[in-house]
Amino acid sequence: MTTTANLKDVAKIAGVSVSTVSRALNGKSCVNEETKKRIMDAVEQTNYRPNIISKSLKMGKSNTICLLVSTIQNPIFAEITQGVEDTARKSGYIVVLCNTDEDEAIEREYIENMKTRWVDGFIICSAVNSSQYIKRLRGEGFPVVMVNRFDKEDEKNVDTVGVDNYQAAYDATRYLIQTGHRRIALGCGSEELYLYRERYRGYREALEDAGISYDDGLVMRETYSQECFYQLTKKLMSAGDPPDAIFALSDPIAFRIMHALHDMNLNIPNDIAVIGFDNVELSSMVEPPLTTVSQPLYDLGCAAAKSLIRQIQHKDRCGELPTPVNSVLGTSLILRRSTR
Amino acid sequence: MTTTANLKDVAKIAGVSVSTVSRALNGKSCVNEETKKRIMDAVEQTNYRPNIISKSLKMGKSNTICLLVSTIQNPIFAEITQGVEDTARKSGYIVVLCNTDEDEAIEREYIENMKTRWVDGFIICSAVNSSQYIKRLRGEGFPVVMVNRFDKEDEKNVDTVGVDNYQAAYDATRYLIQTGHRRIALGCGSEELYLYRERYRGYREALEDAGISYDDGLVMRETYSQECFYQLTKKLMSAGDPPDAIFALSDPIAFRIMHALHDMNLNIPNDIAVIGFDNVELSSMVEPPLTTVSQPLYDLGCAAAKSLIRQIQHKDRCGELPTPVNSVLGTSLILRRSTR
DNA sequence: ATGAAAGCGCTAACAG
DNA sequence: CTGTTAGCGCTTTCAT
Repeated sequence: MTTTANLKDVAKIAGVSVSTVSRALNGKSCVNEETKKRIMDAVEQTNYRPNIISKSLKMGKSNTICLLVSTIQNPIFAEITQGVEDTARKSGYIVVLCNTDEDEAIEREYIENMKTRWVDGFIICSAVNSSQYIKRLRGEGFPVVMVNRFDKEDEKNVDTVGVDNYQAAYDATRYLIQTGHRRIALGCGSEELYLYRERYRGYREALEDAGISYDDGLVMRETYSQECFYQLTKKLMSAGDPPDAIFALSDPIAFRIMHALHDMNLNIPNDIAVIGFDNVELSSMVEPPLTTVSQPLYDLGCAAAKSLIRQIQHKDRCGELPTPVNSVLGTSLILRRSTR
Repeated sequence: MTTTANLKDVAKIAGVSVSTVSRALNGKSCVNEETKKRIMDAVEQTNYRPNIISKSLKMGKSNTICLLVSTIQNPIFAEITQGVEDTARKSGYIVVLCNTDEDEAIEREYIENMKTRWVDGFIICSAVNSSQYIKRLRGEGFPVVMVNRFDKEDEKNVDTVGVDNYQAAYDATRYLIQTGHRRIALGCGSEELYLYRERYRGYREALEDAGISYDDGLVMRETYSQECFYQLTKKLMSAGDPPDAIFALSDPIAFRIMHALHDMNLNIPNDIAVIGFDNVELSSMVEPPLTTVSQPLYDLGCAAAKSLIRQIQHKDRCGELPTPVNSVLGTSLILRRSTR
């Protein structure tokens, strides 16, 4: 490797001291225009690039943020990630991607590892049962923001960015009721997650407010992987008194349900309506295009990054973290052909 | 921030010197079992964690690799990324994710930035016209591996991991011909990319070998974004003498084409067959499930990471990069209901 | 087996 | 405006 030039090399060539070069390059304090030019020439000549590692060591700051997702293959996290990364890049931060695969052990291992690398903060949308752990992380002085996946109590402890899952699910369910559906099934995500419990609650309350009695037999719960929604749907649809609509609590769940429905030769929306949640890119392209609750995923990512950077800057200035802020972004129901 | 303990703190408590602590922790040279125990106690007591930044500075090695993709929202890159990350994590590396958005300027900015952070190597699957640039990157001593997106000439210069795009496309086209199709349209990706040129060539040669004359009017080329395949398909299908099959050179392209076909009330595969390329997760779930060329995307990612780590280790040992290796992984045609 | 000391490349007082 | 100096936390000769 052609060993890269350092400040000392530049200083020697420019005939000044390293500190002058450092000052000239960082532009904090003033440097004579004349010498500055000589320095710039030397920089050019040596093809000097600052060594960020040593800078990080000196400054106690790495301009790096850590993003934890359960899996980047889930388009929901991919879109959030894009928002995080765009925003981070524009502010001079790079992002380390950590897939935890829903595994608490991997999540913790990653966090511990990243702590030793002096990352400036964490954006977490992988947490399953980590409230206490993450609270402690902030207690150690690390800026943290949780996106989408967080419990009610996390809102007191750290920055959060999300949507009103209860209201969005309530509205989606009410829409189905208003368009004449009475037996509305639910494709329910893991109830370990607060966000799914909230959506579930929205569904139940919309039913109740419309005077429709809740039927637990209409609720499909994934047991192992999402793959089983295919089976669950087939079973539900072939039992007596099948539903006339299904509310899937995420688009990926909706895709699996639609797959089963197609395989049973059922027509969507004539035999059964389907509504999703997320509005990932593909939901407009499947057949029929999916009616779904639109979450501003990219914007959630941007908001999370901004939130984190705000905390980092506050900490740089004041030495301590600002009080937590909880952001709630808006959702909307996108009507397409999977409902009538 | 509760200021973290360092080697010196541990040394003081254990009543030894920093170098002894360092040795005890790294286990390279021998340390008395007795003192080692005292040190471990002190580590426990102070909750010591090594500072990787300073270690990186000292060692000239950051245990970090840089992954460049055009956009993580493309499921193809998401799956490759998962493979890269899993493999990297298991070997103690972390990965910095860089979305270049097909923008050469961003790509270069990222690479220059990452060079200053002493990343140990680059995995690149974003490159459009960067052969010379990337060759130089390796020339500067950086381990590089290109995945999927690379030119023929790159194979001489850097490690590559990919599939035999020509043969896979040839086989897919031949399959369509063998099942009775004669007017086979093409949904062609950007011809700036070698991989698409290769697939295109496979299509043409399969046609030629079957005695079917090539018709340029059957080739849909995206002009700006992939979105326009929707329009292109509608136009092609409503013109005189429409095709009886379409070979989409990527699954995302296939999804857009199928969307248009559905909107025209055409039945797949009865009115027209569709075949894709990639076998992303969703291709089995769309309606009808998509016949497609399966690329081992996750494995490509794993192979790329292994290839890079091999280079890094070789360089650590011998001081220079090993000669480039070009890996070709196998593909297979997955038959589903979008073809007869 | 252990300690002292040099130094990775950079920034930031402190003097001048 | 500029140079000297002291580290950031760690590894690694070189002595002992």
